[in-house]
Amino acid sequence: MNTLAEENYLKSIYHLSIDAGNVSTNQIAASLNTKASSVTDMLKKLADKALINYTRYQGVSLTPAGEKIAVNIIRKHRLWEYFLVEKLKFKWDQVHDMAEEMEHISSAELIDRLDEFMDYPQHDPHGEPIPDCNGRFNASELKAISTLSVNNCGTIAGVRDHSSSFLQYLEKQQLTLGKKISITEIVEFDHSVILQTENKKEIHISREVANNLLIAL
Amino acid sequence: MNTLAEENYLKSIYHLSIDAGNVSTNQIAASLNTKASSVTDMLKKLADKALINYTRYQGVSLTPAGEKIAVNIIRKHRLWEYFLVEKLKFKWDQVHDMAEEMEHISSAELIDRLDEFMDYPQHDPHGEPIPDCNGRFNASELKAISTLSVNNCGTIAGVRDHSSSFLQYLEKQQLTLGKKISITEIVEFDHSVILQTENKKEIHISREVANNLLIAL
DNA sequence: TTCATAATTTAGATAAGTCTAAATTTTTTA
DNA sequence: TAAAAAATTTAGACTTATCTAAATTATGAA
Repeated sequence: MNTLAEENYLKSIYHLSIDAGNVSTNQIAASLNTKASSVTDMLKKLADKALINYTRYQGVSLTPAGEKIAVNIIRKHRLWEYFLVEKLKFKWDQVHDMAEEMEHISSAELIDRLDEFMDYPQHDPHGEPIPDCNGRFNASELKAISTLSVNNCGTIAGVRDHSSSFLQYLEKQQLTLGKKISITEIVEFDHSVILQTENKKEIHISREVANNLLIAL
Repeated sequence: MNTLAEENYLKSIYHLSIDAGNVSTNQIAASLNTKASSVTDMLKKLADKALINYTRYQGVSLTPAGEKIAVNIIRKHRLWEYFLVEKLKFKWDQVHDMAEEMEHISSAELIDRLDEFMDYPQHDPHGEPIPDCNGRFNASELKAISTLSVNNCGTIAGVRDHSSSFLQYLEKQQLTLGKKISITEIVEFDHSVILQTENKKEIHISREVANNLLIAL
């Protein structure tokens, strides 16, 4: 088994790898709220365990073994988030920190039975795909609202930012998963976006929000 | 918040306090599979935090603050055990180690909602009472079979030993919670006990088993 | 292409929790 | 009640994961 710290490093490297090839020491330090020197120490340890590919000054990538562990942690995180929202009736902005703890519960049989208990959900409360017990899942094909053009429409299906402040804002604007929207106008000056909801209500969102709100077409 | 190690010490002291006043360093070391010197170090730390009453060479007891933390961990342990058995369909001999991890999940709201989700169960799968969200519970009034006399009868309602080997043995003998039994004979020589079940089957159990199997009269 | 700057690593320290071995205190027993 | 045995504590060391400060390597701008 791996320590809690090791698991968090692997998870962080996995997430950072998605939109970059090799991940840098500083990126990891920023994402884990720690110092670059601490990261270097841990990278050596993970490299010794053959969980990452690491050469000094060159950044890192996960080995297949490391990726398997990372995906498994993400599976557990997302299944627990789903449990917290669907069974215990938490709001989608309340579950992240709890799931950060629960994702480290080790039993594989526990998580597989939880999966079965909830009838094999495909997405967590933020629209992220849930890997199955073999670590397989469909990479999401979602697009940020900021990449769309006027008159495009689609369904809100995910978020990039999982912070409570962002999720609470969306909740207040009723921009929650499953809502259908269309693009009414893109403001030239600040790239803010005006949307229309199914019930014809217009909502004006900033460029940051448009960057972090994902749509299935 | 307290560290995992601190929580485990408090829990251990709590359990050991039940059938003794002050708890000794060696008792704690044995129960936590560690060395007496390690225990001494931790006792100093817990005393500094005012969670235990400690004077050198005299053993320890929990302060009210320490007891509150211990009872809360036990509440979490028992609720998770109940969840694992009732919702995820684990057997009663499979859940202890998983619950040992889960009892350290920190959120109080999570555990209160879990309690509500399961409709406020009163006993865990081994018959132990589950403290409510204020830490209150009824100390169990159960008696070991070994304290009964011939012709006494009652319902199996708890176990003292939670090891899988013991629980699996009971399962095989169909000596599970809720079963009604009566004492047919107590063998003078080795204090073994012959029971009769509701369906008139006779079961011969050793003194050790009789000591660890609890009855509600 | 060289030099300043940014990124990364190394060196040395710290804190938590554990260990072994030695010292001390308590308890038992003769 | 004094010596032996048992229990407990202290001293010093180790591991993991972290930190700061200094040294090293890479990068990018002139």
